Amino acid sequence: MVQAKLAPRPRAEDQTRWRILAVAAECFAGHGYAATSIRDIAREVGITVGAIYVHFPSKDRLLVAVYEEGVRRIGEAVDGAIAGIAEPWARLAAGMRAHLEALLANAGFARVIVRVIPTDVPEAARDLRRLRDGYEARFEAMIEALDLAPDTDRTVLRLMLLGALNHTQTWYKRGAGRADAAGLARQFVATLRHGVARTGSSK
Amino acid sequence: MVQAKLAPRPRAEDQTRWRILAVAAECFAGHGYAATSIRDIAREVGITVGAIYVHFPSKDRLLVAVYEEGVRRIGEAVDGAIAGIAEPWARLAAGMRAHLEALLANAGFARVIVRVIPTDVPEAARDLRRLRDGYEARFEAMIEALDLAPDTDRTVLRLMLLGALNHTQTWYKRGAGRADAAGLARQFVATLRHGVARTGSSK
DNA sequence: GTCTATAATGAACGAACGTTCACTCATCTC
DNA sequence: GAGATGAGTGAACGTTCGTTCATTATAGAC
Repeated sequence: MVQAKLAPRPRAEDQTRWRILAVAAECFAGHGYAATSIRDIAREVGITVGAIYVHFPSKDRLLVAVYEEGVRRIGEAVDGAIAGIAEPWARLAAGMRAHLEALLANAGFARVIVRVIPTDVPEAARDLRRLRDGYEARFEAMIEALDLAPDTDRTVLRLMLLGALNHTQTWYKRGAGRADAAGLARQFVATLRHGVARTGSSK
Repeated sequence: MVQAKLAPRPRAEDQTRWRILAVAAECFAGHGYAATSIRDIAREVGITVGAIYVHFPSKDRLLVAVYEEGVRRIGEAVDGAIAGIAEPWARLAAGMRAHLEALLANAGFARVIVRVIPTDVPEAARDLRRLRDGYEARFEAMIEALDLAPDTDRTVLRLMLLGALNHTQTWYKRGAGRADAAGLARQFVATLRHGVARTGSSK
């Protein structure tokens, strides 16, 4: 059928859509894509499986929608954190801190980006890759602005940095006496910048 | 199709068991635990599903067996690489290089340890956690021996290091013009040791 | 008061899942 | 040869998977 020429928006009742997205984000981030079933999500939301297909055409499109929202949220968090900071190292530190805070705040939308690898879902791999790259480009730019030793491979540095950041999800336990997101970001950036060797040790 | 029936088999070989383990390692490392079915493994090995249950009582015990072999292999690789090296930083560099080489050589046994998170499989989480910790203790010891700046949190350093190492599996493409495992390990350890900031920049 | 469009249900579809089991077959022991 | 052993088969088990669909409920538009 042809789309209604004048589609009135009587009730912005896509509240259900948002609840599905939020629950799906938690499930995908918590147990992975393959281990999460449509029925798991429906049960958690409190609707039937059919209702999910009213809002999303398939499981992998639902994942892409979750990914999009996750990238949007963490991207905005990082953008907001680095806005107005000019000094390159301070910018990077602020960006890393915002990334860590989003990840460790246990928000499914952020964690799903780290947890679900694009190649896990072949039907959606292209979209997931594009979304990930779009987000990570921020760190590429932040690293580009740094004044580095001449022989530094910036690509390796970026991947090393993201690896350290995203690995936190595997081991970090909130309130476990460890440093918080801000403290972690501070130590990460200090390490990358100056190293951890005792000053004066042989080069 | 069928093996030579007349060929004498003097010893009941557990060759099949090893083939199952190897194929399972590749599958679990490539697509994850939940996305790999017993039938996938059986098809790849060239046997029936029932034959797998002759050698392993369940899917999660098969995973544990793969994990054990993976930890044994990468552990021996690291032990061999650092044997005879006394200087702490050189030891760490050698260990990181061996870890990376095992990971990037595309060996399923090594990759599965990084890919499959213990909490993914509740029935086996305890065993997987124990095996992982046993392996990672090597890096804990190597880091303990380093002469570091007084305010350095060694735990955070270890997790940062492992994050950088294991994240390579996500992005590294063999022969893609990028540095090889040895080159990556060299840059990783140089970064951790002295940082990447241009010498003389403000502290 | 109809008409239309959409949200949601509940049951069903075929396929795939992990697991079990009676059975065949080759080998080894006596 | 008789019996035991253990690897491997092939079919089936009950369950869960992603997805579909006819139907009902609701609410603005005419």
